[in-house]
Amino acid sequence: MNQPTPFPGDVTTGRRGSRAALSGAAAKRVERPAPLRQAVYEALIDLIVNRTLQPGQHLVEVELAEYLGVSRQPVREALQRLQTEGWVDLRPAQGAFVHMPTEEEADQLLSVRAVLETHSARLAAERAEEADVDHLWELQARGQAAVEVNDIDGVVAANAALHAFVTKLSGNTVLAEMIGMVDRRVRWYYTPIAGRRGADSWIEHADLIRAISAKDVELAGTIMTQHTDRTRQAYHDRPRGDRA
Amino acid sequence: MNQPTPFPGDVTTGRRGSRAALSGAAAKRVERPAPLRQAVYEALIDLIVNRTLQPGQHLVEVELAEYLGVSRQPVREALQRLQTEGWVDLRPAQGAFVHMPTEEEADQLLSVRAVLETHSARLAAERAEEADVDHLWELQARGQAAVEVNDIDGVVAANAALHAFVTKLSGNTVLAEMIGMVDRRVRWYYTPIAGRRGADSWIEHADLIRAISAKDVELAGTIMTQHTDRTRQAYHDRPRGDRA
DNA sequence: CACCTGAACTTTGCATACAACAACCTGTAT
DNA sequence: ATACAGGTTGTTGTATGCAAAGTTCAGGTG
Repeated sequence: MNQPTPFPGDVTTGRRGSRAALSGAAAKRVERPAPLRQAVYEALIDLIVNRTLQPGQHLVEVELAEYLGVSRQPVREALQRLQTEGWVDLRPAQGAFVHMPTEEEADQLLSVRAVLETHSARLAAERAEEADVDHLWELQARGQAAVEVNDIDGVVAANAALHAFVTKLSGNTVLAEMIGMVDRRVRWYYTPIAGRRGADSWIEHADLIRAISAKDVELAGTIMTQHTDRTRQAYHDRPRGDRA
Repeated sequence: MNQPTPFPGDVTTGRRGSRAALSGAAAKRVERPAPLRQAVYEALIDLIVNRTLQPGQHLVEVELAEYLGVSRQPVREALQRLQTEGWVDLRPAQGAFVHMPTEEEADQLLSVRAVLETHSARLAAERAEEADVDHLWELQARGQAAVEVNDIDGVVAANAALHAFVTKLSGNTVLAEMIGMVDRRVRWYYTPIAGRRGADSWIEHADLIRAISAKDVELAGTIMTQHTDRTRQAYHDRPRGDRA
């Protein structure tokens, strides 16, 4: 693999390069049909999260390909992405293995998530408008209702929606993306206890919304820190059988 | 793409699967030769960082492949990874474009980095041993020396080394990985002003090390926050010509 | 002259093919 | 019986081929 030569297509490579470069973000955002690899990527995450593919399991490309009805190619490309997001480990010349979450790693993830969510709560408190607060209360009510009828899935969904909305309110898309990724992994690690600490959680949410509504940045941050730390505690205190 | 069928290779797929799954992390870590795609991946980051491939430029797979002396395949796989790490944008049916950093995004990245680094500083203060502190002082001295002889590259390198070591001290590898990724992107975004605010920066570093040495978690966090915020300011205050 | 239309060309996305490598298994020697 | 060697099988890594989608440009039309 050489290196010195000054890449041929330098500044204005071909016709697309120049045009696309200049138009930049303003380029027409036509909805294109998602490539197959995208579907494969999503399907694999699903298979991993719902434990069809178990931690440590060796993923043989042709098997996945046949199972999903595609060729190895899109599978390989999806696996690349899955690796950088921490779902699988790619061992050279050996292939992909579903990532094995350790106690330690799960805790580190929760720790990072706590910090990121706290930051997002502070930013949200700075920027939230009245309409946003209204929407937050709406989500809160939905979660509360789900708790009362013991609808676990509903609780989890509402919880995710609320956190996602706070994240969105932060206005920091980079932060939002990171939280999204960390969140999915965290949820995978301790799926079993999701929704366990239902009621308390929603009282804390109400406090958080009040803080955001009052634009009290410090308070919002503090509440979120406590909130996420408690989830972390719930993870540590969970019964042995629930552990990954 | 079907979905219902219970993935065939279920628990113990093939011979490798079972063994590797059970042995887990204890598996022999033989050094395998890195695949080509790895080299391609690194080469591309390099080409992007050093501006051979300019932001917004359309990356044609065959051109990259020929340039690097490989086929399209490894290039495509490398591009997948580069996308999830934010170096390129993959538009369906149109290909890869070098990511175009906006003012806003750069700021958001700096904001996230500040939070992550602060967290890492706090953790480092909790865990640092004497030997670690010694090493920190050594790195500090190296940076200080580089500042005095106006060795920009030396300053940048020492700076990176110091931050990396603090990150390592935090003991949170998930956090470390994230910081690493964010850091590389940040550095790319504002390469031009790297090393600009040399001297001040190193005074702040000394304060940080003292706080870590004293195991003063709060102080270490505060100093790191201020430190990173100042870099952020430097970014905003930089002369117009330096902007991306 | 601006705008639309369609054909030529380019590039991606996916599938297939093949070589290199790793794990496994069998048979033999000790 | 155990340890080792060599063949065998299975899987990955890379290259190539082909169809579909996208872009450009020429020429016609209002």
